[in-house]
Amino acid sequence: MTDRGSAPSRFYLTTPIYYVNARPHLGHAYSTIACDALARRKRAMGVETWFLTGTDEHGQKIERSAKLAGCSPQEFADKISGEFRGLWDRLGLTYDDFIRTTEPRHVHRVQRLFATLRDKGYIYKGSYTGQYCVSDEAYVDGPPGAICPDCGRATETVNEENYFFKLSAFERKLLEFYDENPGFVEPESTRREVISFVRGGLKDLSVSRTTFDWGIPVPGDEKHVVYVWLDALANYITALGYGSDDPQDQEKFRKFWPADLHLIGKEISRFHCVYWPAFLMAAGLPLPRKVFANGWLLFDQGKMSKSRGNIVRAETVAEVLGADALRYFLLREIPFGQDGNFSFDALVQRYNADLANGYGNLVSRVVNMVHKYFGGVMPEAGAETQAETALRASAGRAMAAFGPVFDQLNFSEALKSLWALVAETDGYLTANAPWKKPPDRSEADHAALQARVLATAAEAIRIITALAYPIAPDAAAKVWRQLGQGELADAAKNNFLNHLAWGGLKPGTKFGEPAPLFPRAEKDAVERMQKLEEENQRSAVEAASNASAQAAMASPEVKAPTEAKPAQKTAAAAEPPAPKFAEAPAPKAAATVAAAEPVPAEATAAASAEPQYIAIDDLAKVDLRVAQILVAERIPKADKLLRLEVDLGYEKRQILAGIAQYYEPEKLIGRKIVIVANLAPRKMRGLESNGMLLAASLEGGAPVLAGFLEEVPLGARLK
RNA sequence: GGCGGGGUAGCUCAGUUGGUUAGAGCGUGGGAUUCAUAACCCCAAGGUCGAGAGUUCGAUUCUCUCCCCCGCCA
Repeated sequence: MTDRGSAPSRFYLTTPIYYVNARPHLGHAYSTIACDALARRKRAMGVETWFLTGTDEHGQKIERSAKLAGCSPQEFADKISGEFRGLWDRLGLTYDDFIRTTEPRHVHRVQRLFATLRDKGYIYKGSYTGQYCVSDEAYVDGPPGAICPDCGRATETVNEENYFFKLSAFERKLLEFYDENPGFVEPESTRREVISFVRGGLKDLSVSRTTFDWGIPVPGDEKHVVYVWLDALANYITALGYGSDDPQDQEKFRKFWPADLHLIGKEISRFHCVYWPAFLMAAGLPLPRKVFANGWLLFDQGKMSKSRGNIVRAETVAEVLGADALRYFLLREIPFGQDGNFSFDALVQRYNADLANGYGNLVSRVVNMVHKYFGGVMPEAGAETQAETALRASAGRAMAAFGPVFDQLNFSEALKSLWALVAETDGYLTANAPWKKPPDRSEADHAALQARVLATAAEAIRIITALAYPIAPDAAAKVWRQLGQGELADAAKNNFLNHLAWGGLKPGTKFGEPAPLFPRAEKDAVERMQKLEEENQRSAVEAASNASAQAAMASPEVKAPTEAKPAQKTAAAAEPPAPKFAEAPAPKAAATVAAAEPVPAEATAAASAEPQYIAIDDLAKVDLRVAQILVAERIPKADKLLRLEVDLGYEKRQILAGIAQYYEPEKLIGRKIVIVANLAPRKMRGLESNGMLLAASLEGGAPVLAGFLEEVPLGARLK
């Protein structure tokens, strides 16, 4: 295995490439910001760093979304990819390269990778018949008509001639690799899951598709396109130059591969920790040093995702509180690797406590006093007392501890301990009170104290600022100027973090003007952010009614928030199964039967923009479920309402129904009915109704409850 | 259903190789103060450490059972 050796002089890190089916939101920003912080620190330490991000743009889902939006897949991808890139630029993220899987450089190099794997005998041709979920681009086990277990949508029957990757050949090698490289997958919980998955047995993996065109053609057999995950994962090497004939590209690839860190979301760990290493092993390439699976950003109890409709945009936070505030919050509040809650309240609270009242105020009071008492010139500290020795020692400990903890991606812990130094410096100032001269202290003594205390505090601030730079680069740059240190960007280029030591702030340095870093957020900050999000949603809805390209991208996908098991996988996280045969089969005639079900009418229906139609997405917003009545009883003083308790299989709930005049409660118990499971809760007669049952409404007659002739499981969704 | 992770103050979390009064930050209440962004500093209140049983002189920490949440797989 080729290896760059252990020299830490280079660092290659990547974010996932984001699927252009959704607009960028805070969840995407989270992982990209984490990488940016890491990249900034590495660079400021003189490590030659390559930070890659990009967009994943192929697949049937994009093809269909584009059709729905009335544009070509390329136009569709261009637009969304541009939004990602634009957001990263607005947030000031310092990626070195932004790869798009539709770029020629990527396409050619993926083809070369595919050909290599085929030439080495790891890809063979077979066929697959079975169910396919278009939404997830995944094969699904089950009979024709089976429901996709991930998204609950109907699957289509396909019979495809496919290329298969011999994943089964790597089971043992992968397990050995995990064993020998315990740091390969982190955190530990993800590592365990990955190992247990591989131990469960690996089946060969379908790595081509013939049912749609929007992908990279398989070299030499162009009616196939390369499976989106093989396509997508390869970005980590194609972006560097793998498969290029250009010597410069080849040099870059040699220089930076293998990656030091793939930062991913935990829902795609299988692809990065199983398939990707297997592909690389098959291709004879070295494996990345670490895959770190980050947790989810939860908002309103659920993973932030387009399909759940609980998105917060990074722009909103950046606009109201600034990009640094967003960066600091995400990296400080949430232990990296775990799921974390995002809320505007928590954001504003932490912003005020840590950034405004803490760091910002500390800088302000010290810089102001240096101006007030020393004309803005850094004083000479003079001889240390115990207090200075203690603070200097704390700063030394902070400098020593911060790096290792940060490099383990334990950002929250690193920041927590750094902010302890902020608090200590604040306490030091207060204890020594350079603004107050006791009557029994001589003028000379007081002047000496002022000089000593302010010089010491200013130096502590310089250390804190340098360490905080990767997380709050804008604020750090401002403080750098206020401390008379010039441009922080220049310092970063000169590896200033490598030379960080107490005493760098020299006496006589002319300070800059004090200026607020993090103005305190007033109570209306939360409302402002909420309002921005509401406005954004409203404009998305308006756009949707125009059936424009905008609409297709912004409209919520499906899934109701009350769904029993919210789909947690991203669209791109789905997986094709192994072929349904033991050995490589005799190639059947490539009887590529199209979907047994007709192609859903969504594309045509929505594109035609007939006002009397609704799009299938609109229908899908209604979560219809089979439920069984457990309890039915009259409500005192309500002659029309019955109180029902129904079992949805995954939960029980109370529903009020206006059928008391037509049904005897006791006769309803045990009946299976259909309810709207995601109707907003509503109180009637002091009781909350969580849903609505469906019944045929007859003019002037009794309603008739909807039911089934066949047996149906509780909770089954009607579509 | 199998496997894994988790349930500790109002919130976010740390911790206990079993041992006197279980910690931090934020939030809350009080005090002090005015250099500073009504910030800083000090003090206080607040937890039957998910439930039950067992082992032990002693369990929040070990064992078992159960409940709840989450994930992976089927």
